[in-house]
Amino acid sequence: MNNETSNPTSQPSGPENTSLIVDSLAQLSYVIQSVLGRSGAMYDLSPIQLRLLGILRDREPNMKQLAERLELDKSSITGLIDRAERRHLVERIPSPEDRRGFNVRLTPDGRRIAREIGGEIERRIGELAGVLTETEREQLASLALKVAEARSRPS
Amino acid sequence: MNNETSNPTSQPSGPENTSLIVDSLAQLSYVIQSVLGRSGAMYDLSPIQLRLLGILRDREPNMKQLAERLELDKSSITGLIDRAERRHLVERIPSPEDRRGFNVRLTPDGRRIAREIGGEIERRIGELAGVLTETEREQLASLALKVAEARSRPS
DNA sequence: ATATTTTAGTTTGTCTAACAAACAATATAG
DNA sequence: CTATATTGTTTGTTAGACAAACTAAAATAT
Repeated sequence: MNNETSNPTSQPSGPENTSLIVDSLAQLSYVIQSVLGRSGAMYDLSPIQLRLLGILRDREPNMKQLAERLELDKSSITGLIDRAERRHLVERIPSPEDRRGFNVRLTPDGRRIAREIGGEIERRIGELAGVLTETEREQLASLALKVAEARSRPS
Repeated sequence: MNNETSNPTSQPSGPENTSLIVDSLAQLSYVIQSVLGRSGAMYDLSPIQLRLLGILRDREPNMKQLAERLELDKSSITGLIDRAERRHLVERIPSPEDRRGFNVRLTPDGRRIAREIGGEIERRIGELAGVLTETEREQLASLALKVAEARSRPS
């Protein structure tokens, strides 16, 4: 959830330290989202548009695959890509192997903007991570990745 | 941004290992947001409504303070609270010291739901964090918190 | 004290984001 | 070859977000 100063029922310790990790991860994720949001806003990109560009940096998925990855309804993807296409960030490429479908790819413009925003995000997150030592940063990166890759089952 | 298999320009190492930490934090934050989103959806709460409940668990801010904390325009808060109030999750309490303002507080219903969702989130994040050892979990919690608290300057 | 300015919140209008249900076109299975 | 499933769009609805204009109250200045 959100709290700054959470852990309202702070027990001594015990094995149910679960809410510490929960709160800190939730907190962290809001902070990161805020950084991403502000970076995107510099280029007038909504969080979901920004995320789209991030995904397309090294993929050319079709609409269905985008829907799965973004956990959105396919009908939401239509609008998302429509708006991105209108802004010349992405394009629909007719799929060579399925005449119903399209692959979505970054335009050169889209790729440039993705690169620029990427730099901005690195700068800002780098700044945040500046409160850690190099060793801590490596630890955090490794642990974060481990958790991030632990999903799969949409539970 | 988003990638699973990012780091497209993976240099040997050098001091600009910055994109590793960036990518892993971004990844992690999307995973956490997804967990929060699915937990909220169980109670038909949007991400922002969920976050609102989280904030109100131990605060009674006025509209302005909510706008600041959520980084939203004050006019967005009006609608957010209207909808939450319609669902009997929160209530506007006329501020005793400023007749223009309100404090927003959870209703008993809202508090109950916040508690239930909190449990759900703990269960799910606990599951994710299950891939870590206890020591790693503690490390991650501590590092995450340290970074989360490093903000303040909206940059 | 009262006039001016600032602040808190709402309203209105506009756009994006999301979903669900119905649909069209194409693919796949029987 | 027909029936069924899949891919994506359309239509209609709601939530979420912003900006500008506005109201009421509070704070400040004169």
